[in-house]
Amino acid sequence: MITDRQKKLLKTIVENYIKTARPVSSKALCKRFKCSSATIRNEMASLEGLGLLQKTHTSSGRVPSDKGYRYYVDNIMKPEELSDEDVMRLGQIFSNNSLVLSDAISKSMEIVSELTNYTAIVLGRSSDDNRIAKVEVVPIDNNKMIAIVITDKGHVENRNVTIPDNISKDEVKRVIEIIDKLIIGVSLSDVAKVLEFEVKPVIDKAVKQHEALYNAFYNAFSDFGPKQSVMVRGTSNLLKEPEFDDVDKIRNILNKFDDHDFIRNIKEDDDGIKVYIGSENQIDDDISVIKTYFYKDGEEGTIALVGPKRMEYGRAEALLNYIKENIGR
Amino acid sequence: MITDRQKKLLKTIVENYIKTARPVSSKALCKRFKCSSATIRNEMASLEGLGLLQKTHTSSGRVPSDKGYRYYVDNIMKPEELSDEDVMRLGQIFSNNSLVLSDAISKSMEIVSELTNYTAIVLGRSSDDNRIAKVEVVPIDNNKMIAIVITDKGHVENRNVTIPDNISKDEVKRVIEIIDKLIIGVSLSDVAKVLEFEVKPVIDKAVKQHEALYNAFYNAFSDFGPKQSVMVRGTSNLLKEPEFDDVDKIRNILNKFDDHDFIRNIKEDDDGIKVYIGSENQIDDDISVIKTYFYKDGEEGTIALVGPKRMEYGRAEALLNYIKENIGR
DNA sequence: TTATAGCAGTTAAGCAAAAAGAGTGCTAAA
DNA sequence: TTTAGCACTCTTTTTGCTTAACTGCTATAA
Repeated sequence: MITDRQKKLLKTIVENYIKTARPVSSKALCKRFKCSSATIRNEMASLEGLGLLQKTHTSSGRVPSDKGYRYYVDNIMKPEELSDEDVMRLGQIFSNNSLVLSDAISKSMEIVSELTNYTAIVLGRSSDDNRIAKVEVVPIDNNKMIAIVITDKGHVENRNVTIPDNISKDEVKRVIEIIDKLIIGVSLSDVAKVLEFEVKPVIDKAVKQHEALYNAFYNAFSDFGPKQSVMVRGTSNLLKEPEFDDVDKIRNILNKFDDHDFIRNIKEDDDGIKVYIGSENQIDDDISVIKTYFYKDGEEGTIALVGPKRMEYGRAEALLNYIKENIGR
Repeated sequence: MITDRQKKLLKTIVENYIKTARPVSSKALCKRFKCSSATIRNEMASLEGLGLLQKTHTSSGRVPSDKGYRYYVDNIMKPEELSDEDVMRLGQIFSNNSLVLSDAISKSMEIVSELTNYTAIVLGRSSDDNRIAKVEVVPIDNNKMIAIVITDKGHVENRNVTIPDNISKDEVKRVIEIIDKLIIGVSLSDVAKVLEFEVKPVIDKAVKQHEALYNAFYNAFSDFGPKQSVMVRGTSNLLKEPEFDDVDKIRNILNKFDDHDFIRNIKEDDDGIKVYIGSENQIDDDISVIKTYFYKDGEEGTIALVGPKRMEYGRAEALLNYIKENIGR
C-alpha cells in the first residue's frame, strides 16, 4: 500500500514533471515537504520499488513511469474546472447553431488544440440509424445530374450522376421515380443492397435502357456506407514540447498522423473519457491519448487529444468533457 | 554567356544533386565528361562566378544555387513523360465519375504525394459564377430544418436552420417561399446582401414573426461567400528527405503547414504551372513549391506540391499537368 | 588558348579524453 | 524515523586530434 505522504509526493512529482519536463530531484522538494532531501530520497526509492517512478539514468532525478501516470490519473487527479478563457473561446462555436454539427465539432477541437498545444483528432461518420428521408435529383446539363440524399436525422450527401448519351428524359425520370419510391426509409449502409436486389429488378422490367441507367445511379449511390471522416489538426503544436527534439521520433509520430488508416483506429466506443498513457496507445511511448465517443442526430464518432505523456490530464479531460456535453446540447 | 559544356555541366550537377543530396565533386564528373577533375573545377568556378553554383564550405563540392535551379527549370529541363505506374494510379481516380470534383482532386493529389514523397496541397472554393438554382428545405423535427442550396454548376451546400418556438408552420412555409422566389439566380457571394436588402423587406411585410424567422434563415445562409477549403496531405513524406534532419527546421515547416491562413496564401491565379524555388516561396529556403490554378464547373482553386529544393521538377510538373488536364476532363 | 598534374590549404566529421555538474545510495548518528 | 555526509555514477560540454574529402592555384604540356 501507498502512504499518504507517498501519494502526495507522487502527485507533486507528476505535476512538477508535467510543468518542467525535467526529472525531479529530491533536493527540489525539500521545502515543500519540510524535510531533508535524504528523507525524500527514501520515499522516492519506495515509490520506485512500487514501479510508480523511474530514473532516466542511475544518478538522475525521478520521472513518473507509465504506471505512475496511470495511478495519478486514476487515484490522485481531481476533475478540473475550465478557465473563463477556455469557456469563452469554445462557447462561441456552440452558440452558433446554424453550423452543421460536424463543423462545430471540428472547429471546437481546433480551438482546443490551440489552447492546449496538443493535437486534435476528430473521427466522424453517419451512424447506422440514418434512414433516407428524401432523394432529390437536380439536372445540371444534358449528361450530368446531382443526386442529393437527405436522411431523417438531417444528414446530407451528394453525388454526381453521369447520364449516358442517347437516353430519353422520360426514362431517366422513370428511373428516378422508381429509386425514390423504393429507397425511402432505407438505412444508409443498406442502400447498395437495396439497389441491387430490389430496385434493379424493377428497373429491368420498366425501363428500356435499364443497364446503363441503373449503373449510373448505382455508381453514385453505392458508397453511402460507413465512410469515416478524419480530421487531424495541430500536429506542429505537439512538437513544441521538449520531449520531441529527436528527428526520428518526430518522423515516426508524423507518419502515424499522416496515415489515415491508422488514425481511424483511434476510434473509441466507450462513452466515458478514456486515457491511454504511453505504451497503452500505439503512437509513441512518450505520448498519451485522451478520447471519448460522441453521438448526436445520426452522427457519431470520436474526439481525441494527443499530447505528451506529460499532458495536463485534468484540463484535457475537462475540455473534452465540455465539448462532449455541448455536442449533446 | 554560358557555354554548351557549362550548360551540360550544370544539368549534370543539378540532376546528380537531386538524386544524391550530396555536394557534387569535380572528381565524380571526370568520367562522364572525359576530362580531368581540374578542368571540371575550372568550369565549376565559372558557373559559381555566374551565381549558378555554390559551395557549402570552402573545400566542399558544388551545389546548385537558387539561381542555378531557376536556370535549370527555365532553360535546361525538358518536359517529362509520366511512367506507366503513375498514370495507372491516377487514372483510377478520374475514371470514377460519380466522385464529386473536389473529392477527385483531393484523392489524386493524395496519390501524387505518395508517389513523389512531396506534400500535396489543394485549395478549393466555389467560384463566383455559381448561381443558386434550387433551394430545398427539409424539416427534421419541430425546431430544425435542413436548408440545401444547389447552384447551376452543381455545387451543393447545406445548413441547419433552427426555427424559434411558437411559430406556425404556415409562416415558416411562407418565408421559405419568399426566399426561394427571390434568391434563385443569385450568385453565392451575393446571398447575404440579397437577403438583407431584398428578402427582408418582403418578409417584414408578409410575415408576423418576421424578425425571428428572418434571423434563423439569415444565420444559415449568410456565409455562402468565398470560403476556401484547405487540404494538406503527406507532410511526413517531405520530412523523409535528408535536408530536413534538423528539429527546428522541421518545426518551422510544420508550423506553416498547420497554419491554414498561411496555406491559403499559396493560392495561385496563373493558369500555367509555376515553380517557386527556395527563397521565392515563403515556406523555407530548402523548399520549392510547384503549383497551378484550376477551374471546372463552378469550382476553382489551386493544386500545389511542396518538396525539397532538390525536387524532381520535371516529374512534378508532369504530374500536376496530368491532374489539371483531367480536372478539365 | 586550353587541358592537365601536382600540391598546399580548408573544412567537416568522428573520436577520445578531460572537466564540471547534478543527483543518488548508503551508512552512521541523532 | 529523520538527517548529514560522502563516495559514486552518469550526463553534458569542451577540447584537441586525426582523417578524408575537396578545392584553388601554379607550373607545364598540348
